[in-house]
Amino acid sequence: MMMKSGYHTNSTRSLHLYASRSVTVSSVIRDTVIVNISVYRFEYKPKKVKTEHDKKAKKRKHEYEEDEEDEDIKPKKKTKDKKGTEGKKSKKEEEEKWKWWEEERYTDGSKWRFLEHKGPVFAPPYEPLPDKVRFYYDGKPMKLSAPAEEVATFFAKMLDHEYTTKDIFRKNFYKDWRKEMTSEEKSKITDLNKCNFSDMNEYFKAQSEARKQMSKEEKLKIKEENERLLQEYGFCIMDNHKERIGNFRIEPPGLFRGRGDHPKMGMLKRRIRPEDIIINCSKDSKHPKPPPGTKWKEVRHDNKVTWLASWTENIQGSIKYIMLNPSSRIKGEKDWQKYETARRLKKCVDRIRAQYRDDWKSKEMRIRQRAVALYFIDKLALRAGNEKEEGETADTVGCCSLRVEHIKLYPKLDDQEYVVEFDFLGKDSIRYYNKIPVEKRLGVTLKHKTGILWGFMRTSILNKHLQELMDGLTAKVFRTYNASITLQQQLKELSCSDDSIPAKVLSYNRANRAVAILCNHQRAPPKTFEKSMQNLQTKIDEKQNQLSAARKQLKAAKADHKASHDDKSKKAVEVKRKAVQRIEEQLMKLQVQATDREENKQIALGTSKLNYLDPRISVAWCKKWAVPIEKIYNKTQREKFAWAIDMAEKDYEF
DNA sequence: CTGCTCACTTAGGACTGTAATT
DNA sequence: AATTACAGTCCTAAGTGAGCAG
Repeated sequence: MMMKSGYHTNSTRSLHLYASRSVTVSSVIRDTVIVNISVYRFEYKPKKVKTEHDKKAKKRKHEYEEDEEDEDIKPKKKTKDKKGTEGKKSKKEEEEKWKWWEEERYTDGSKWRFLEHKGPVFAPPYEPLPDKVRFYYDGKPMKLSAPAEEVATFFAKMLDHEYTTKDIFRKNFYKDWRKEMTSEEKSKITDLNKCNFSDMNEYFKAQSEARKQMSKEEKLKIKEENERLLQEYGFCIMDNHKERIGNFRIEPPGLFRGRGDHPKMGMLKRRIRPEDIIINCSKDSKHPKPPPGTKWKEVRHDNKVTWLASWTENIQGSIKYIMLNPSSRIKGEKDWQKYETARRLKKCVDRIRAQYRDDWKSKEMRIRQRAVALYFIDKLALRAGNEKEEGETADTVGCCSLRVEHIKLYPKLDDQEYVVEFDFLGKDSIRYYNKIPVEKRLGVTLKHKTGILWGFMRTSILNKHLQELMDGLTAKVFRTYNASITLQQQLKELSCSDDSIPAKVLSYNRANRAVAILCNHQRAPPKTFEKSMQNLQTKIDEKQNQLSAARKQLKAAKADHKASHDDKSKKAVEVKRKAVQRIEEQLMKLQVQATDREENKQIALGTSKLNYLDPRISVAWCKKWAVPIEKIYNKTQREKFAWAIDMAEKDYEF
């Protein structure tokens, strides 16, 4: 049960960790993916018509029902819980057990028939600072007007962050801050460098300290208040079912901090008022009430969308939404559908791969470029790379927006011919660095490029082409497909039946890790990483000492037994042997833990687990190897993947 | 086409509560 | 009892891609 050296075999990616948050991923041989004919136990049936299932729903208004013909066709009625004794089950419990995946879906593009909710929870109003907390301008205390003071506090709270020293941040903040000042303040305050927020900063630090020091009762009270808020605003009724809302709190005002080198960092994110909010609910529901003395911007009844409320944010001018939790039917169906699309890609990926390889030779430049882009998306799991407005966001790219400076072609590197080196910032300004050897044919194609990388490539062009290759195929489907298929392959390769449960879980994590590396899901090494690694090492050392001590004792006992040959000494040998074995096991467990943690230093597993890996693969693996599902998914994840946990058997194949 | 709006998924990091440790 | 470490949750930014008007 030693860790399999197989993790770094040539069938997986080898991984080198470098400083400065970049992970080098070297060559993957995934070109020979075998497409099996899989058994689809649960075929996705997008053609079925969703109908109202519950009598109660019928009693509700029938506004959208003209387009429903066959109300009574439903394969499975709601699974009745065990009758009799449990008849009095609470509503809540009943809801938790609702198996939406056994019901029909809407096919007319509508997302719901009935939607009722209480609207969002607004950020608490601004509380002016006590008079003793001073702001100083040019060394002199100055009382600010409430609006100017509020914005100043946003800055004061961030004083410890490095970005308050950044030019762009300061410039943006100062510009927006001035807008909140009275004319008097404007004329007085003319230089941000003369502003002293440190007293305010101290005050907030003291406040958060005080919060930590609160008594049990006080903390409990806050907890109860939060719970009450959750119960009141955190749920909605959608088509007869109580569903959890994902984000029912409106984002509070503050200073915008984009990721990476963002041109808008430091700008004021303004406070959202009821007048900014559009409410979406069904006509026949009890409409949410705006806070006393206020109005909603609009109340609409659009059942072609899934959101409950929306507002326009002032930094990018984009729309933000309040939507349901991932455990909800509406999110779950979509998620399930996503994996079914990826499974359809599995069936025709060979054909598509053959075609794009062929297209590398095309006389037409646009065909060649398209084919190369698609190859990168497929092989490297790059994102599509939509165009973005310059100066509005950080300069990041994906496949189609890659520029010449992001790749380098080495006709010969070390002992390999045609190596392409990628180095660019992707989503969230996470660096992607990778070198791959490419086939000669492709190397030659790339070699002829000068200046602009793609010229004609656009995600829209690529996606249009993909649509023709397979219904529902877009660039991101490749990421989903490659992630899931990689997990499945890795699990097959790494799992070993006589491994202990922890060793199996390590194998799972390694399979998960292979995917995270493929998708370039990185994280900042935890602040306490070095220290916690050291602590673990200390434990290992101690265990090792224990072990050698135990071994010595065993040896002594053996010698003793050899000399005396009596029963008593024989027993002693057995006892010592057991002890050695136990310590060996403990040591192994610690070592496994250390390996897992070290390998995970800059890799984030969560993102792929949550968004790219067909949960049925994991569920099936757990069943096959008798690993409790709790070892793989925490409570939230089990809620999100309830459909998969319920339907996947141990022989499920992606 | 092209640009723009809208809806929705995907993403990393901050925050928090709790369990483990001292 | 206090402190620390870590997992889980929350937060919201940053993507993808469809659809529409011109």
